[in-house]
Amino acid sequence: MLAPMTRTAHTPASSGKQMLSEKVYSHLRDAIMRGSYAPGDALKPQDLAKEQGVSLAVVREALVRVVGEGLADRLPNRGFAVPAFSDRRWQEIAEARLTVEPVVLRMSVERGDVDWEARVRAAHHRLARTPAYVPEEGEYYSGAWSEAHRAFHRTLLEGCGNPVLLETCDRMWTASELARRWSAHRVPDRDAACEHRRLEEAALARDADTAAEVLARHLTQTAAALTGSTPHQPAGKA
Amino acid sequence: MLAPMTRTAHTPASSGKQMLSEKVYSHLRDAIMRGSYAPGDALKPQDLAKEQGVSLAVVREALVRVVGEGLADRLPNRGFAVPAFSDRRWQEIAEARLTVEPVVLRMSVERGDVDWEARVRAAHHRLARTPAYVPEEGEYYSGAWSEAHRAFHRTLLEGCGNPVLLETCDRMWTASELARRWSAHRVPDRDAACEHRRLEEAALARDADTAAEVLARHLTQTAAALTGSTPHQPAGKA
DNA sequence: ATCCAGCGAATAATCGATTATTAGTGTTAT
DNA sequence: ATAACACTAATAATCGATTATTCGCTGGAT
Repeated sequence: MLAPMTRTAHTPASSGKQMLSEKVYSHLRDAIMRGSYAPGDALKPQDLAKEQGVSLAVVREALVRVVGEGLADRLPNRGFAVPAFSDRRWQEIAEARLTVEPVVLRMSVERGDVDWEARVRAAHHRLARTPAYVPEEGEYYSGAWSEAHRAFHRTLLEGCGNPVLLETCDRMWTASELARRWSAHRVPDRDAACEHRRLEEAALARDADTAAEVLARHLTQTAAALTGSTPHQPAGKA
Repeated sequence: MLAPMTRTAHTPASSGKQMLSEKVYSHLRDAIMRGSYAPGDALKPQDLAKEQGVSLAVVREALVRVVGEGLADRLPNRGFAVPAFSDRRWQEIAEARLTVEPVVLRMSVERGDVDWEARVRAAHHRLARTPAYVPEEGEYYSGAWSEAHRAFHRTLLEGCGNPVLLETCDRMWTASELARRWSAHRVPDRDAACEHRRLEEAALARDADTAAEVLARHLTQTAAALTGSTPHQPAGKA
């Protein structure tokens, strides 16, 4: 599957045909996930409308959708804003993932078919061959690596065959990524590549217990790395 | 000296303070959950706007939120509609709950404090004392019982102390209730009250394993009762 | 009789403008 | 000098109307 990030809406079929609110929505979502706004920043409908060349209603609809996904906060009569995740919030998200994902992975390993195996191999290959950092793309993970990383973890879980569970995991992943983006700019080096390789091996060997345990450790270490390394500003506010 | 009245003397917080979209949203949500619309029914913005006495934009915003919660489908350029859950969809939801809720319940039982224990007792008491059916409220569970039922299960899980997990469970519960409403009008009598009592007992006895297992059976039986019994369309009824 | 093109009503999507609420600023009374 | 009040500017929320798309229908050709 191709990444929806690099979307070139240029063909006549997609440019004039798609609903405006959809385009504005995905643009807004990408911008927030990309870190274009600082946490707490106000998302002003008027500015966005002018930027995108659309009316307020369209922007408003997109904003409501974004709020529904937890990628923005809505303050009644005070507009929309990028959420400012507290340290506590981040821990809750990490714990939720740690609670759910290993269980789903276990299901996935037990149920995945040959096509799933093939997709896992492909996703891991792509992840392993994608450089995590590129100098010109800022100090954070490269966009390509982030997408490959997401795709790998997503693919691992897809064997479970349950869209409801997958959507739940997607939602948590999104929240996790957003929180991570603003928790620390660089994760202290750990051998993530090795962990991913071990995940792939356990999954393809149909060793559900090992896979679940490796994933749990993977998530635990990610959480520890972020909560351990204090961000730039230890927030003292609620 | 406290006379901050300028010229718009509005009554204290009761009259027109809440956002319209919020009111329309909750009304719409309740109507769908209550079963006021049949699955597949179109949700026409114009009709709703006239009914509620508001403009299209407000209705539209509410509809987008409802779609975000999975309580309505959006068909591009074809408007909004009440989702028609397939049997498969219902099974997926049931399985997702079965996968996640027992794990969360285990956490809850292990972590819940005394306040949580008290709330569990209270919620169970209310559930046990609320009649499941009332003649004048149609053929389905009474509104009061549905709410008490939801509150009991919710309270059981609340001990986990993780809002992210709780929101995940809420979402699944909502989807489950909606699907159930249209899967069968009456669940063949089983001793749900007994199951609830056993859940309460295990939870308060801090027996996490038993509680999780009882919940798993509870969910399995609910699922079985619905998929086993005839769906809402008795096509070959002669 | 059946199938496809073209017309027309219904309605989804969008827009531009209006009203209501909030936050900031300056003023005045203590 | 400070604190409360009044005023103003910004913008959130809502509305009424306009444009674009889909669906159903009629009519003609095969």
